[in-house]
Amino acid sequence: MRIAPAPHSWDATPTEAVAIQRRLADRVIREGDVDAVRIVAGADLAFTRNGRHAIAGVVAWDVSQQRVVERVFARRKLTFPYVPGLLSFREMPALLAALRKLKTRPDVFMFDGQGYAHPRRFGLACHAGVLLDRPSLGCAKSVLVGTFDPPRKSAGATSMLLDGDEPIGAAVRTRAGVKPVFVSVGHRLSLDAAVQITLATCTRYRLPEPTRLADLLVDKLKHSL
DNA sequence: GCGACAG
DNA sequence: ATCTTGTCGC
Repeated sequence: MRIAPAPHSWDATPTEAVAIQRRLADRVIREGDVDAVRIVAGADLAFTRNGRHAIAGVVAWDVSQQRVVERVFARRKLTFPYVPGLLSFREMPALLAALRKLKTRPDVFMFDGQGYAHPRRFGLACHAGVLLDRPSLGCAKSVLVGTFDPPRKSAGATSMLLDGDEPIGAAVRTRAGVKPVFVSVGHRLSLDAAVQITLATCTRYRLPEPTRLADLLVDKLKHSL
C-alpha cells in the first residue's frame, strides 16, 4: 500500500517524540465502524538476538473464511530505545516498511500495543492509524496506563479501562479462563467497534488471529534474518 | 523521593 | 521484546 510520508521525523529524541505525540494527538478520530469487516491486518515485531534490528510482519486475515490472504515483512535497524509511552518511535519505521509491501487493502489494522489508552492518548495504534488514515485499533497484552475491574469469566466479557474518570479502552476476555487483553481505539473506530472487531477475529487462542499469526511469522523470521 | 512502566 | 526446560493443569 501507498503510505504518505510522515508529518514528522523519525529521527527524534525522546523529548521531541513527546512533542510530536502532543501535536498529532488531536488528529485521532475516535468514532466510526466498518460495515463489512472482511480483511483485518495484524502487525507485530520481533528482534534479532543482538537487539539491533527489528523484523516487522503483517498478516492480512480474511474474517469470514478464517484464513490468511497475505503475509509481508521487513527488517530494519533500530534507532530509538524502548521507552514506555514512546513505543511507536521504536517500532513504526519497521512496521511501515512492511506495510508498504502489502498489496491487499485491509478493512482494519490491528496493532500489538495501546491506541488511545496512552498517557498522551496517542499510542502506537493511533500513530499508525493516523499516518495510514485507515481504521485501526490497539490490542495489548498488558496495561500501560489505567485501571480496570476483571471482566466476568466467560469469553467475550469486557470491562472498562479507566484513567481516572475517562474511559480509555476495554479489558476483553477473548477466551474463558485466560487473562484479558486490552483493546483501545487507534483511529476511525469507536471503542465498541474496536472491541467487536477484536472478538470477531478470535478463534481458539487468547490473542486475535491477525496479531497471533503476525507474531508467529516474525518469531520464525528473527532466527534466519 | 518512591514505584509503574505497551513491546 | 529476549534469554531458556521442564512442568503443572485442563
